[in-house]
Amino acid sequence: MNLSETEENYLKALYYICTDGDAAASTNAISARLETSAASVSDMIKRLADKDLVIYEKYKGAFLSKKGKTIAVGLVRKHRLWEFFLVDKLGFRWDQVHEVAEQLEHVKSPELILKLDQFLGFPKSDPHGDPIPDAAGNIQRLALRKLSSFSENDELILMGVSDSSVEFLQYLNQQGLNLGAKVKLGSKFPFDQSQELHLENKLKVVISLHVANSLLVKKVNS
Amino acid sequence: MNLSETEENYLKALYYICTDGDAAASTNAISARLETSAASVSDMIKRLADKDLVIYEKYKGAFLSKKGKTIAVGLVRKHRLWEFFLVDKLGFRWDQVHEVAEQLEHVKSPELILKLDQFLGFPKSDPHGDPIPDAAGNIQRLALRKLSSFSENDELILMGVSDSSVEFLQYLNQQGLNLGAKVKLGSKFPFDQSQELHLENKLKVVISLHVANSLLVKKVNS
DNA sequence: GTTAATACTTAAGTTAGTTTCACTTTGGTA
DNA sequence: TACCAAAGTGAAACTAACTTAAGTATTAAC
Repeated sequence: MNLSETEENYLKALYYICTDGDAAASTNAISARLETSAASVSDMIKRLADKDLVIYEKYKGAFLSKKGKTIAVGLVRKHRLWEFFLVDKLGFRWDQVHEVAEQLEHVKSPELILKLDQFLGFPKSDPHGDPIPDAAGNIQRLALRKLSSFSENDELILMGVSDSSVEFLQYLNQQGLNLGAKVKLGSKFPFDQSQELHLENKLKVVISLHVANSLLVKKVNS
Repeated sequence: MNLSETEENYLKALYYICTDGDAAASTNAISARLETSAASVSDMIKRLADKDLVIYEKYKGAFLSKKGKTIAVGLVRKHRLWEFFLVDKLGFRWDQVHEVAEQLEHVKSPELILKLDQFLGFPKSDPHGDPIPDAAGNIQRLALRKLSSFSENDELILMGVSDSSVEFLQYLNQQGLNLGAKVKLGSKFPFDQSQELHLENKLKVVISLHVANSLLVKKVNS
């Protein structure tokens, strides 16, 4: 099954839309994600359905077949391994890697990915805390919770983000909130739901509810 | 100047044809190298000439403009850096890397190449002994000679190959002739111009004239 | 110098992926 | 239960890169 880059991007879009939504992906949802027209999507989805990568019913939306899902997970694996490489080996910041990984993930060589994985030491999660599927396609579900679900004095470790936009990641960098950082929750201010965080270096930062909802954490020693 | 992968491949083909031939590249030479029809080449070369990347005169062949050459050298640089990475970091053999590097070289991110170069320690030549252009596009010409131009008892170091085909590289692997290997020339057999080589591990191999012409070497301590 | 073979270009048509625009289906609201 | 807005589809047309087929230049041969 030799797919074009475009076809691969459609599969990946389907994967992301269906795994957070769970229902079939609507034509518009796909066109929005890929920044293309709805008509292009109709067209392409039909072709992917012909190849048995997608299950599609007119006017009802589409989702990945088993075959399509396997390919999509492979792409996610490649993307996240390259992101890890870029940050861990080449010294990119976590907010700089998405676009480059987007290109690297389309390089076709199973051998390359196996060797890269080994070279990187079989990492379990990418620089944004998202899990890296293993060679068999298994994804280790990390039981992470939003920071906003914890209480004052809880000690937490930053494990991931649910918003990977460049803007948000740069904001976190500037506040010293990096992956793996240990933080202790301070007081919450009820009037706007903002919250104090105490960092390891004794500094204190105040984050908005939006930020607290986008940070995925685990309790220290759990 | 955002070029398609295809356009980049044409520039690279032009670069290779013109630097070993030196004259303008003929339409057929290009079509042979890219395994495409002469008509496609005429078409594309015209378009590249419109973009001022190629100097083209109908029926007279084409060569790279200054701008085109800069881009082509950049591609060669990327290709060779990736080949070095694949062999040195990921553990590929030198006969396995060409095709993968062919894909990786089209990834667009100047930042990526700068950081990769640094990560690799600014290597000067790729796994086949070809020089890697630096970030400014300068190519360090290695003054290498064919093994066939040396005489009995000369002690040589294998520095590169002028034939990078998978078949040839695999043959060299099997004979224990790796880049950097030290060899001492033995007797030459006049009837078919084959020649004995003494390896460091005391083994002896006999190579054909064709092989002796394809091995690039330097004298020990020169 | 004419001719034949080779090299090259042009023209027309193909394919993948796109767009725009007009039409159809769906589903919520009254 | 009928209607309308939103969502989705189909058709036609565009672009990049390709092909084949046919025609034009160049070169080599005599």
